[in-house]
Formats: sequence, structure tokens, C-alpha cells
Amino acid sequence: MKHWLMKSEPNEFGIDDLVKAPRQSTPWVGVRNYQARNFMRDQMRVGDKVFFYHSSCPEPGIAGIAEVATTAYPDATQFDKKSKYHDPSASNEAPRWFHVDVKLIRKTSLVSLTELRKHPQLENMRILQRGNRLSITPIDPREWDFITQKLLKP
DNA sequence: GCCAACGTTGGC
DNA sequence: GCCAACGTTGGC
Repeated sequence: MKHWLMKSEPNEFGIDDLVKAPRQSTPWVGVRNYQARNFMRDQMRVGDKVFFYHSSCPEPGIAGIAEVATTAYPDATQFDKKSKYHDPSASNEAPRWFHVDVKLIRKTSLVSLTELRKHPQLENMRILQRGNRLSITPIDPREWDFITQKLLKP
């Protein structure tokens, strides 16, 4: 089983939206970066654990724990001319973008970016690297354990 | 709002 | 295939 961190902007879709979602699950649509797509399509498995991360907001940080609920399938928004995620170069025969569904495990107390930066055990996390923009990143199991056991309140 | 970093595009 | 220009991300 792998571990992941997935970024979302809370004014687009935050942890509270996931709490309120039907079955507390959501299709992770809108990823338009090949590396992030490949993680979902090629490496994610049902049951993989996910840090739900709030980005581009007053308090960036980990806001909850979720899990991968489906294997990857084509992103319907790429075919939708009215969607901001529409991709004219994608077709039903040759879909370009794929995503998984993500299901809430629990909302947590926020572990802020500032807090994450304080711990040398976490210094290699992709999210902490200068200039990092990748919206989906793998998390090392030791980093996962450290964060869930030491930084997250029960 | 600023701006550094990065990914993508497209002319050559 | 190179690389400059451009658009986007995301912390501050």
C-alpha cells in the first residue's frame, strides 16, 4: 500500500466539502498535469492512504486523511465544453486525463505547512521543497507514520 | 498582489 | 530537438 498527498484549494473543494459529500467520497477531477495523472492512473490502488492538503489559502496544511476509493478512470470534465477543465485535444476514444475517487477517513486538526517545516524527519517531503507545484506526491511510509503519530491529534 | 519556479507551447 | 515566451501554481 502506498501513501500520497493530494492538494486541493479549500475555496474550490476543501475538507468540509468532502465531509458533506455523498458517501464522503469525491471524483478527483481536474488534474491537468501528466506526472500527477500518472500517479493516479499507474500507481494508486484502492485502499492507499491520502493526506488531504489545503493549498492556496490563508492556512496551508494537512486538513484530513482520506483513502483511494477506486482505480483510475477517464475524467469526464475533459469532454465537457462548458467545463473549465475541458480539453479539446481529448476524445472519448483517446481520453487524456484520468482520476481516482477519494473517500474521507477523517477530518483532522490542521497540520500547517509551518509545522511540517519544523521537523527534520520531514525535510525531504516534496511539498516542502522550494518551487514544488506538483499537486499529487507520494509520501514515504516513515513520513506518514511520523505525521499521523506525532503531529496529528487523535 | 508579488514573484519565483516550473510545465507547456510553438516557432525555428 | 532546442529554447524563449507564456501561463499557472502557490507561499508569502
